[in-house]
Amino acid sequence: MDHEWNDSQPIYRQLRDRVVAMILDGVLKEGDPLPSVRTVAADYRVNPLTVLKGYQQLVDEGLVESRRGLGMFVNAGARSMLLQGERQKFLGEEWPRICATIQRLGLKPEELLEADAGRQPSSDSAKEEG
Amino acid sequence: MDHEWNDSQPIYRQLRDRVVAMILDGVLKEGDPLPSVRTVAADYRVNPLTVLKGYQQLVDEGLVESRRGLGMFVNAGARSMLLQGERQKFLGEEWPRICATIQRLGLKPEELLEADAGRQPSSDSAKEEG
DNA sequence: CATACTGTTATAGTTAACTATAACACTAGC
DNA sequence: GCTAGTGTTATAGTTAACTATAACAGTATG
Repeated sequence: MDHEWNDSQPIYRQLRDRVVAMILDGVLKEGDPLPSVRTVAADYRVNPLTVLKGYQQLVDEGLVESRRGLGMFVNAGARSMLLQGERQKFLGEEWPRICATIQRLGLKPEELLEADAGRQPSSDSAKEEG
Repeated sequence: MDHEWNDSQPIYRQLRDRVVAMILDGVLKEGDPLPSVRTVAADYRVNPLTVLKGYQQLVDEGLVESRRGLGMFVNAGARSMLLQGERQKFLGEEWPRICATIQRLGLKPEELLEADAGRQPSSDSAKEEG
């Protein structure tokens, strides 16, 4: 696994975001178990409590259910909840700031497209949401 | 002044970013004095040490010069330094993550443009905001 | 000198994030 | 019951961010 932490955000939130990304990408489907707290802690060389804190956030958001002795599982409807909530958050809070930055830096569409090129080879429609 | 802090980033870094934005926007020109540490601390209801920390970051970056007893001043060449450095940082670190998020959320160009509309009357008609 | 601005340092306390270590609680399989 | 997986809680310590309060240091004005 690739684990580099962004110092502009606490680890437990980055962990939360990674799981969210996995759910949105379909890597984790509804009903699937999340990688266990201890496993993640070991793989990422992070304290189990830090992982738990990230996971608890997901529980609080109603995206994940915890079953003692079994594991943490993606709830039904988690993906559509995320598509709705994260979209709103992104468009309402992040995107405006991003646009302001782009304009401030005088970045042109070509530069942005070029920087993005190579990140994703194809533009297939793997996920069609309703 | 409008001062609301983003909890996803320490205040001193947000202060640093605001000054950077002011320099890029031309609100602060080279040679201009920054609003004084104490003034900002009072206006934003923040500890003077927090403001100083943000300002010191700018000094460390060579964007600003501190003159004891006089104030902090925007260095010559600060703006072009910023245009170069911030562009690189944005395109290299932030933009890829942003593109990944946009794709994950399945956001379409129209939605992004619409969300951005009204933020800045770039070159079009005048806005009728009171 | 005194006054009134500037930046800067010192001291000390709170909170959040992260860590190490250990134990407790539950489930499944043998 | 034992073992080996799960999640969870307890205890305690470090560091970074922020705070309050005060003092020190320099510049300009009168």
